[in-house]
Amino acid sequence: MVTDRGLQVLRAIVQDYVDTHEPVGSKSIVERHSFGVSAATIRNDMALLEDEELIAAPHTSSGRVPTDKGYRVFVDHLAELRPLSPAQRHAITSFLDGPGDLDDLLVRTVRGLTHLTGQVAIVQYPSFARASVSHVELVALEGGRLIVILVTDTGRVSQRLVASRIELDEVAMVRARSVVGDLIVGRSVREGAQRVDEFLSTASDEPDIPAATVAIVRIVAEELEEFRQDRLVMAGAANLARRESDFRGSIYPLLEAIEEQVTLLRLMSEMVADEQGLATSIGRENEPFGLGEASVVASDYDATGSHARVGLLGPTRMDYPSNLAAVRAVARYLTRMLEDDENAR
Amino acid sequence: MVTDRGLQVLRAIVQDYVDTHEPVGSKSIVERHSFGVSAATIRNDMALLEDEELIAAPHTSSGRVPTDKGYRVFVDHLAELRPLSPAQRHAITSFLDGPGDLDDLLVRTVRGLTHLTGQVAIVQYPSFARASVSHVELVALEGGRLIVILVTDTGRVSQRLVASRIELDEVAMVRARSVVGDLIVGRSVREGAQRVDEFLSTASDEPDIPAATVAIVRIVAEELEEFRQDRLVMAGAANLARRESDFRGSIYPLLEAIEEQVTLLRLMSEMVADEQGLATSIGRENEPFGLGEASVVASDYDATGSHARVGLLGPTRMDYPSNLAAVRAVARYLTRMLEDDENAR
DNA sequence: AATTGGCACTCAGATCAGGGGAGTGCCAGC
DNA sequence: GCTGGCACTCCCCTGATCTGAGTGCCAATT
Repeated sequence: MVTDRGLQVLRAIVQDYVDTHEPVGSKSIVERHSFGVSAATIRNDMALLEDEELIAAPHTSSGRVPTDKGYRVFVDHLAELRPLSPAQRHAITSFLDGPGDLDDLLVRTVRGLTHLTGQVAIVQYPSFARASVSHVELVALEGGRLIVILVTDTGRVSQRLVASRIELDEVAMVRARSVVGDLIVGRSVREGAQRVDEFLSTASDEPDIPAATVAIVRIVAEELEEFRQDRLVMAGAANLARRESDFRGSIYPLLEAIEEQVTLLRLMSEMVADEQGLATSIGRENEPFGLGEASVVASDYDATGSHARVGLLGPTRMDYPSNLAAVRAVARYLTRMLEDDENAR
Repeated sequence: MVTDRGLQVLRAIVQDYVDTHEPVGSKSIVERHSFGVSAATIRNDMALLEDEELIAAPHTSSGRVPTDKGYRVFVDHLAELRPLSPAQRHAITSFLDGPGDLDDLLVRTVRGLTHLTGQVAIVQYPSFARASVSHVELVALEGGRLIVILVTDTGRVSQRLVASRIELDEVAMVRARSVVGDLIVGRSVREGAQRVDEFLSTASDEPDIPAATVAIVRIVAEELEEFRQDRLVMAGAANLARRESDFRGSIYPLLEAIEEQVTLLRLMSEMVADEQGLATSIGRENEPFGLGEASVVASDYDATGSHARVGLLGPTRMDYPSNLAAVRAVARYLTRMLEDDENAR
């Protein structure tokens, strides 16, 4: 049975270990914290913590290191978010403020966050599946080239240039505009995609639908599909190389996950947030994603109805209180900015 | 004076060292290559190569390792491109073929190249400064939002969504369209940008130009600026972690350069190509860019008038013949695809 | 019952010495 | 100009020893 003081000892071990990067012994705990008891007493507590598998000893006679389970208890029960310094708050606002569209804003967000924390910063694009298509534009260029532009009410734009080999006269364009508009404008992305698919599957039976229209609808289908896919923006991957010694194995799987995106996307989506919108995934909990030596902390933010996450990826041995505080602050500010944006329309 | 056989010895040393990752001694050269002379003779040649600083010994009595200068001589005078296997050629075509616009094509290019070589692959966007603006589209959305779309004759599209706070009625749009069209359509990006800047600097004196028009032209100026900036697409950064032991120091500066882009952009631009369009930059030659432990090989490719480069970044101790052959093959195929594209219009 | 000081014990890591071996440089002879 | 021979260098592996930080346990104390 771990006592209350036992938990405080765990807290001390996590803090000191993150700080010094060395296994922490009973004596150094007594020195660095004022428990008012002797090293032998701490040792007894540590023995209990070890029974509970909250800490472990790298070798028989060395200091102790938190286990993944230990970090979990620390984060869930012992950690208080470390409030940001005024300078840090200021840094966030100056990073995030500025002109530009959603893409620019998210890029600035991850840059700022990685600068603030020294970890890899990740932000999910707000989900567009529930956004609705507010505008479709077809622009014919010379030589049969064509641009298809979709805009959602959440402010995302997708554009695609294709070199169709079909001749597109004005009549064909008008026809196509009306068909595409009927199919998706005012509909949600999800619903629109469904209707487009239906159209495509029946179109071949209807002889009076021109081939050009079908070709254009096919492009629209591709673009909608892209909208439905969630995406990430990241920054600070190079930090992993600086912190390489924090990882037992190679940082290769981490860099690969960053490049692939899809793994991190799933990981970020599947994390469970607490009532404050904060979520953590620690060490071996990430094993299914091949990231058993890493931790992720994330915070929900709101973007006009849909919600998404902004987070940090780093070594299991990271400073959770600071990093959680950072993602929460950034998420809140981001939410505020997106709301202002909404109101400004 | 290095003899002809001396150079062959250098070739053998480079090949074996890249192969085994261990300093190569006179005896192993005799074993692995058929020079028809004894180890002692090879040793004499090696002494000369060392005098010329083409090879060096990590310790007094160990095998030799090529210096950066040695690699340079190897690449310039001794290396023959290693022809790709049919399977590799096939891989290139199947990677590059496929639907999609320029962005998609370049992404597939770097993915394919990194897969083929195990190095970091980089491709420059074709320069758009000399491309001309073929089309401008202004689309007003509800709530004062506005999309500004530019298209060049080389097929690049840029789009920007802004939430202007200025009310945009149909009259204002017509007016703005005509002004912007007169300024840039049919002009090169460079020239267009100049004319836009002139317009903006004189516009404040002309009271009969509406504020909305000026605001829109200002957005156009930003987009043109973005066009003028060269950009890179990269893939395979994770490979650096796998080859980490090939770098004496940390891979941090490399990952940072990859993230920053601007350093690599300059490096890629400043490399000097030979008559075949191949360029290499080896080890310390990259010191000004903070990449003194890395090498870059690149090949020019043509994209509708402008030209750009596709290359590989890796450790100085890389397989130059294979990598040069790979970038050349990919560059040629890429050129062909872009030409076909052009003809298909 | 909790805490404490004492003490034996463990084990990683540093330091040192002693080969073994790969490789060199040099030289005399072919 | 090439070769075999030989002394020499120095990395690296192995084993031995030592040190010190830290533990586990126990009997004594509060």
